[in-house]
Amino acid sequence: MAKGSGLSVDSDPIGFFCHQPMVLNSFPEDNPGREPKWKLGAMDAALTSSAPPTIPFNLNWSRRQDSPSSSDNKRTVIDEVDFFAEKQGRDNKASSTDTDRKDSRDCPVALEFNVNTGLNLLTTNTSSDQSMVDDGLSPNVEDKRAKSELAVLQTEFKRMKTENQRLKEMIDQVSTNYNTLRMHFVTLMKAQTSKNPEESGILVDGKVDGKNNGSLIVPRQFMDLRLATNGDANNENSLSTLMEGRSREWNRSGSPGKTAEVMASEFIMSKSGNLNEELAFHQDKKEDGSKIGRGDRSPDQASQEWSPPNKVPRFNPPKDVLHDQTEAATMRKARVSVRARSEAPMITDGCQWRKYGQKMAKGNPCPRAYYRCTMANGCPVRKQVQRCAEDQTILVTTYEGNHSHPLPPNAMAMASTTSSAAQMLLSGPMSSADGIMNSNFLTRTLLPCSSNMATISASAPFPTITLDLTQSPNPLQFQIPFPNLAQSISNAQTTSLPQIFGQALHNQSRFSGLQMSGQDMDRPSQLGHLQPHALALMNQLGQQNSLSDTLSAATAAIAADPNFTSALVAAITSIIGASSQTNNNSNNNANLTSTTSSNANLTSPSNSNGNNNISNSSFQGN
DNA sequence: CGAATTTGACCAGCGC
DNA sequence: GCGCTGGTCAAATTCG
Repeated sequence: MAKGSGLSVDSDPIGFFCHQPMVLNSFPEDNPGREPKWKLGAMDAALTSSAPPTIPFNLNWSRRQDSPSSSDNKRTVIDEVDFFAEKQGRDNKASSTDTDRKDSRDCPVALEFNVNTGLNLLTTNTSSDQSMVDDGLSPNVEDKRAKSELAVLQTEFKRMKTENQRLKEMIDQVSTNYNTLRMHFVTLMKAQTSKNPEESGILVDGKVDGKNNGSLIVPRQFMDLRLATNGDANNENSLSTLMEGRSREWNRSGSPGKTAEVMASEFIMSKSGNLNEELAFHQDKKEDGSKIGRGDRSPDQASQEWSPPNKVPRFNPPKDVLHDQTEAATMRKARVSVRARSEAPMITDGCQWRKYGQKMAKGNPCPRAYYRCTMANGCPVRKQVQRCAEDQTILVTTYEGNHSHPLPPNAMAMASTTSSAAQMLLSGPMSSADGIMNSNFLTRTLLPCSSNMATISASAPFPTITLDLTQSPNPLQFQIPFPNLAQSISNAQTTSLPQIFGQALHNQSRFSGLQMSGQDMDRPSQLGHLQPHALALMNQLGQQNSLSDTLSAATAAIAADPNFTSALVAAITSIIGASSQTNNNSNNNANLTSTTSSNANLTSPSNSNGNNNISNSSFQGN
């Protein structure tokens, strides 16, 4: 077995957490500098070695079990941690010592030892192996001991097999329960929405549980503009239904690209028929549509390119369409801000951008650059890039809009991340069978433990969610909360990797913080972790949207950092090395190293038309 | 020479 | 009404 091989994440979610220790020194050829230890008691001998604890891992266990005397057995496992040292100590007096058992217990991955990973733990002391060892014992004695050992190991194998089966059943059971609970939740959410839509808004006047410490206010209009502007329940339902269906479709197809904005756009087009796409995208800045265009461009031009809001051709759409436009406008205005450390002038997100402006922004000595997507004619997506005033190593990239064209794979990560975040931000009371995040639910569930990892700004003119990839010691390491994972495994008895990973990422990204921008945005996290019950609930309810969000964020992070693999390995190593510790351990800041061909000059202020009063940046969401 | 960037100017929204 | 600010345009400039 080559180094690095092992259970795949897909095939064994639980075993995934044993990956790191499994891959090292499993076989003699992987460890040429060490003395072969495949004589009797090899496992115990290995345990006493100074080498870091390793877990033998062999996908060919069945073959070896079937033909224990085959030549394959030359690949005898050595340097093993004896998972069942205690038990084996009882069964085989000749093996474990107290020290061995202690080592085994102290192994950081001891928790996972309870999981039957299907590992081949056999040392398979076969005659062929024994023949290689001259330990001075007579062949008869040696043979007897080998047989005895073999019998013990076979018994152990049977026991493991049984346990494995039991765990499989557990997984099935939990999966079934999970699906049932999820469906129940969705049903309840639907019922609540249809019964009293007003109550399903995110917040009432932005206060939650009487707490208004300045970090919990979210103007309702951003989350649920529909409810404030229209009582057309049919349309609401239609839109929700449409989105719900589309969301289901996309979830099935695995395409995270479309978001609420696109859905709204399509919905509008489907309803109004003669309205072109920019009616959805090119909403006027004013909801009441009073603003008029500057008149310096022809309608044809405006119809082919992304036109600023004040150049939208004026229509006289039906009232319900106006409502939908309002909603679409709100969605278009949703912004997703990504904070990442980067020395490059612009993070690489896979899209092609053209700079169309640069300005000095208030409160920040660094200019703000404006880009528009040039991957397709008329793509409405804009982004702003600006360095953080407080820490100029931090690059703040704010995205607005959704791409109206197919994206290359390397652009999907960031695009899906931002669109998912925007979708979540704007999801409002919408519910779906797939568990699109309900902001109300999100807020009520997670508000008590907001974070600076992801923040939702409501003070800005546009709802903005900020994904902070700088606060985390290493955002790319995800800080998989192994204590939580351990708890998940031990409490829930079993769980799936997506859930675990989702929870881990959710812990990390925590789309739960509802903060006023300009107050806590730049503060280190003082808000603590998600409450376990909230996490558990989120996890149990299988908020796929959240999961997709977090996974998207992870994907984006991966895309942004070519050193992800090493970072992940480092993360797992650190986690394994630090048993049962909290998550807020020290880590190194991870730089989102990005390569870009852009030569956008962010250091030469130009076109300053505002004062540079040093105050808190009013940049959207920052 | 075409594409991309720079940069001064313009416009709208908003607060006072 | 005025000034400030964010956002955008488009001519000028630079780049490949």
